[in-house]
Amino acid sequence: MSNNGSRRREITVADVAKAAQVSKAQAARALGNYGAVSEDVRSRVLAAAEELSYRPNELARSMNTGKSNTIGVVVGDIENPHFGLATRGITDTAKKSGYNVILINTDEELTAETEAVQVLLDKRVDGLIVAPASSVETKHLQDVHESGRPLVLLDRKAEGLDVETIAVSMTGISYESTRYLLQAGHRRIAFVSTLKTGSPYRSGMVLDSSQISERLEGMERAFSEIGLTLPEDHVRLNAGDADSIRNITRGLLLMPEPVTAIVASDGLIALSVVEAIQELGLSIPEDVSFLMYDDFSWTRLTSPPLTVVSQPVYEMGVAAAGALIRQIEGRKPAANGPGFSARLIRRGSVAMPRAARV
Amino acid sequence: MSNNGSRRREITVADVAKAAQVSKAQAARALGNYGAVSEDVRSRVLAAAEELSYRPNELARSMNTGKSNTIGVVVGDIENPHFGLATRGITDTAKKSGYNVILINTDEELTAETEAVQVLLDKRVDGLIVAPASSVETKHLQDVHESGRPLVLLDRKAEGLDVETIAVSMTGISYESTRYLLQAGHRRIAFVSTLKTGSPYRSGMVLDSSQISERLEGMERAFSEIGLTLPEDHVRLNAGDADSIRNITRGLLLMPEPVTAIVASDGLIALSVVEAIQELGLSIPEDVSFLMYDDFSWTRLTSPPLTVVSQPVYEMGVAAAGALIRQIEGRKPAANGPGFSARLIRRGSVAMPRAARV
DNA sequence: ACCCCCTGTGAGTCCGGTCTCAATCCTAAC
DNA sequence: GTTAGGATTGAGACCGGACTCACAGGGGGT
Repeated sequence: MSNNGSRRREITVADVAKAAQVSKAQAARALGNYGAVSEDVRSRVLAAAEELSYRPNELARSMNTGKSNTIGVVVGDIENPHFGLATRGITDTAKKSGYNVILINTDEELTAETEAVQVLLDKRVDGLIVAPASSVETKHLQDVHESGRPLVLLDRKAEGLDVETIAVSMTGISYESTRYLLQAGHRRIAFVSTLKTGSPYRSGMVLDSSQISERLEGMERAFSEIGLTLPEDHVRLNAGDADSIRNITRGLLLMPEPVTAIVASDGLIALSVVEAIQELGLSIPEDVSFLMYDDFSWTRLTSPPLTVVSQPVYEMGVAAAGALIRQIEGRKPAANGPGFSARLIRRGSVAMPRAARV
Repeated sequence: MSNNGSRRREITVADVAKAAQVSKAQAARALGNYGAVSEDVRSRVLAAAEELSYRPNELARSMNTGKSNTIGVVVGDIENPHFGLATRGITDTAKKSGYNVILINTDEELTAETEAVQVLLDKRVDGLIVAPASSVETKHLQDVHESGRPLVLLDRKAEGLDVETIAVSMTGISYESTRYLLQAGHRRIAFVSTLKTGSPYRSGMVLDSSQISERLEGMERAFSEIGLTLPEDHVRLNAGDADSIRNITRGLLLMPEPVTAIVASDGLIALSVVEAIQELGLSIPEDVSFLMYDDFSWTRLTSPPLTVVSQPVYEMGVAAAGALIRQIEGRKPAANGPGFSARLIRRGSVAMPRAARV
């Protein structure tokens, strides 16, 4: 109760000034380390501040410097290790430069994202890092950009928005991994993603996610290269919760001409797909080959260990934060580095399909 | 370039007021929805605000309401799925009540934690949720508490700090799972944790983490109940990065009298332990039994699926945020619910030790 | 016709810092 | 002994809202 006395008011510069017997202006200067202050005054002020355990009110400071030293991060879902790791890269980098991070989840909902961006702007963050839910609906991001607030996109590009974007180009790696599957003898290859769409996949349809578009483009290229086409029916979007993923997986494996390989678009999907495969009593890779995006540690623990497309997620987080801070501080963007690229890591989950083995 | 004109200043109430031809006070009232405002004025102000796309400056608002609608969350590492999930619970709940979350990682470093708490206080967050790195060094938390800022601890208790704490009691579940291992015939059971200590484990030593203390207490109780003691050498703390965990695991399994079961303190450790076991060419559970804390999805995917202690992590995040917001809003703490408890989920990674099977 | 009270309204203060500006000091150079 | 010029210093404006206060109208009661 020593601190009581009916809700103690926070200590302000004025209090410190009074205690040090100087003007508020002088106290502020000594505390803020700017302007000219005599050694005598400085030490008295600092002593008083110490004594009163004064702490500046960052809100007030932000208000008239116009800098909040805070950046906003808007992602689909931190629970998803992909974003967890990226966020770690962002916060580590931000902290190094003295920035804090406000984190908002959108569940990949456009309205949530729009609102999140608005809230962050209202809080006067110095800049934003957004993993856009849609690469097509980008008006809210356009607004941010036009307002002059620094903005960096993560993971996905936004159509027609000339904003610094940290993402790996997916076309190449998707082409490469599809070719890998085709060469192993697979022809019926499925792709499963959570991406929400109004209708089932049609080749050439406009997709909300540049990542997914690119992956499909890569797959189609690999198919067409050997004179085949990727059956639209093998591309399954709208894979939502664990149950729906399970159903999709069963569907793919129980149809008249079952797929012989499944590509999972992210770690969360992978989990449910593999589980569903196991439930069906099928084994990887004898009965179905499997390939997934993102190289999480647990993929090395299954038997067989899973073949994955590894992305430098942490590093991308670092890069996004770095780029944003550079923008905020008005420095030139770094000489556009080599860009990030993904790698196919061949472990044990891809083999020849049964049929091909005779 | 339409937005140019040398860095456009943000629109303020004053601007809106001028456009609507009313006083700043009236505009503020109409916008803030307080006080008395005639219908005429209200509509003119709202129209002007819309026209200018006015957005209130939350910083300014916070400054004189004393509320920032922001809560600070301080965790060891969001990359760790345990915290990822808890954070999700927190942000979901916070959002529902109109709060935002500032997230800071500490890497379980006390100095980082102290600084994090300070920064958040400086930013005038309305309250804090902290997963304390130490249950013993709690001065900085004590300070927060005494300053009157709402504070809720997550996952770990803090000694002598009378603060609302959301954590599962570990003693019971640890006792239960140890007994399970003992009954299976194991006597040489190892416990591996990242907890940093100055010296190797000695029974009865004071540990920084209440979670770990409790778990060891439970283990020791189970041992003593059948007239045995838990060998201190089987408790391995300071398991840091993947390499060090690998070495520890090798050590435990290659010593003259190797352990027959290993308990991993969290998911990150589990990953490296299992990997090390596989590298040694040993199999679970034939050669070593394995048990871990936290029930992540991937634990069902390994062969055999892993036996785990499942904790309601997401729900605890929800509860922590709920409790904090209740404190912030000055409402009575919820009738202290049943508390959270962990469950032992027996899957396939525990079996009789080789010797006992003869 | 007079008074009271309630609704509307604008001027101005305050939150807690930063920063401008003019006044005061002090010291070295003339 | 002056004086120019830099170092110090305090008063006060300002950031952008929230909120207090005094005051103007207008309707109802008597």
